[in-house]
Amino acid sequence: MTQQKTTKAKAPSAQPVAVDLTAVLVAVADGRPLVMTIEDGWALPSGPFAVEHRSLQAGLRGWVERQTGHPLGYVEQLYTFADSDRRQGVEGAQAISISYLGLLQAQPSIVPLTGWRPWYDYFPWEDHRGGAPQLIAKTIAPELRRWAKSGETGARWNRAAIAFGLEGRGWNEELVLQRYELLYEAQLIAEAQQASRKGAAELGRPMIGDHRRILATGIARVRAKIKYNPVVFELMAPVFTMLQLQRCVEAIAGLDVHKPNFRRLIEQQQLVEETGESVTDTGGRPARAFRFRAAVREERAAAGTKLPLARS
Amino acid sequence: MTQQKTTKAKAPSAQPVAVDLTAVLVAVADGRPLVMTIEDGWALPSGPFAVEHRSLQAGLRGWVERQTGHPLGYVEQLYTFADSDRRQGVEGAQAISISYLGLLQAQPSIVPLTGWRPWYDYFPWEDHRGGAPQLIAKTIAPELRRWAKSGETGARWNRAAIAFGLEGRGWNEELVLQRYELLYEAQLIAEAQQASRKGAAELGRPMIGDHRRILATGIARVRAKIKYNPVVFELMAPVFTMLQLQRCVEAIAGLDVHKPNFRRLIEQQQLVEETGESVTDTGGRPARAFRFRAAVREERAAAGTKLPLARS
DNA sequence: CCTATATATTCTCGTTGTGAGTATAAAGCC
DNA sequence: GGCTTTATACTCACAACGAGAATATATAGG
Repeated sequence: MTQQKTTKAKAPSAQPVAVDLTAVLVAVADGRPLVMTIEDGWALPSGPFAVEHRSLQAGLRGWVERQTGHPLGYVEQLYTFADSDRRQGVEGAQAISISYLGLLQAQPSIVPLTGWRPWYDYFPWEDHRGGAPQLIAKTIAPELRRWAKSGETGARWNRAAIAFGLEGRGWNEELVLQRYELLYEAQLIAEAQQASRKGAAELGRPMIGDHRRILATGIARVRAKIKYNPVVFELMAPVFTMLQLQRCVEAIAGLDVHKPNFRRLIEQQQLVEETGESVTDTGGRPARAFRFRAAVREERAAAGTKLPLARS
Repeated sequence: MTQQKTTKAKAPSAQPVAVDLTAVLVAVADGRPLVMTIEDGWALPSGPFAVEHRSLQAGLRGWVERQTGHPLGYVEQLYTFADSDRRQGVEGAQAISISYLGLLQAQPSIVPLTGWRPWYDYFPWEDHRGGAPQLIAKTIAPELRRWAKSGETGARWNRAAIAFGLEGRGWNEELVLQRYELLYEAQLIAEAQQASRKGAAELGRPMIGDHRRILATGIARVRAKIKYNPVVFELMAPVFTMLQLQRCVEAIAGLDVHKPNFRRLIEQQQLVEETGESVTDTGGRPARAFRFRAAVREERAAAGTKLPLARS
């Protein structure tokens, strides 16, 4: 013990640090995945962690409700990072951000400059419903190849090919963050400094600081989690049809799903039960209405759920 | 923008917070999973995040090398939490811990009171190699049942049964944290206040503050990660036999694995290549020596690896 | 040398999971 | 009624996987 204390005494001592809480709030409406933004789409809801907050989550909930007027439901922690770029030069004041993911049902926002935005506005290359977006073949791949050539080994191109599913490799929808960081590194993205270069404008709407990176982390997490944990239901209205559920999953994953197989998997796992009613919506045979089986939540929270989004 | 700033002005303002970095360092030796401890097994390596640290990871590496003398290899972030219990009463000084997981090859420690300890000393109920430990049926299950009865609904017992695989449910080796928190809630664990109650002594070695909770988080993470990411190799010597690799996986997972199937999966995925040599170890037919295929690391880091530890 | 024993490695088999396509049902619309 | 549209059910082939049996190659001991 004494040994340890002496060792510690020589070392850097405790110094206060500014801590920010940042929220990635996700909802889905009309088959479009949405993220809550403030400042007219330029930032995620966030604010400093303060003494009167009883916990990190409590602080986050406070900020979100204050800034957006929306109460939070399901919340989980995402990642913590030191803002290396953002607050540089603020004179010895280290700053870290603790980010959280929240899943909600979309409700129109009242606060001005605050509201839901389609997340594919920020990541246009991430939506592969109906096939890979042209943007990848037309802009991203050539630009990345140029960038790769300016490096020494073939490592850069290899990374790019894996991340974007180039050269016959399959698309892995979970690599959202890797793709963003690759584009950042290649300076193809507005947030990277010299980004007045060609192409930056096409590559998605920018955000302040590292908020777009945080959003990428959030998208990656939802996409991963949705496969083994019944969190999709946090995004759904209490009653829904199979197709609505499927569209929601497809929106999140950015991938198309085989309809009969989707149904089979959901029913096999007994995630839902029929309400007995049916919905006459868009023409065609009426769909049965389902609700989530509440009993499943606690069991599956641990045990896991499967959705047909496996690697190819 | 202006809108937001006014809103923020009314709200809690930025206040400095003490930030701690804590490391869960894992190694495996002789089929025993180990964790690096300081203070004679009572604490994990940790120290405050300070201004001179260029990044969170850099700060962590500094602390670990200072306290243990071991250089760090693979590191990933675990979780960030506010120390609700630990520093209570330090007069308005909020404190948060950012925890990291590191994987190493075990090397004897020189620093006194510092060294590797079997992690099952801290979590004796987690080792299911050779069947579920008696401890669960003899002590944990009855105590939890008593605790459950003192609650109103059946929810408590249901949670306990899921977490510990009671009543014919299968054991899920990833629920390390849920199990620890359940035992904590039921006050069966030394760290919980009134824990001079019967049974606490059997339920693993305690640690200071919430270090055992952090360790539980780390174990859960390695157990999950090992299944889809080739991180096992961080724990292995450069050359190894199939059985050594299998024992390592079994040690981490706390489960037995079917030998032929383990081999099949590893070879199918081309994770390893033969060195050409063979090892004459413990009697019996000599085993071929393998090494990890380096090319796999970057590919699989993204794509994923499989180990035969699927749910039953 | 031969046998027992121990571990390594390969094979086989039955079950389940899953991708993909096809067939049938029930509504509205003309 | 026939056509279109969506919902729901069924089929089939193949890959993945758990479990056990069979075979190979070493050491130890009589």
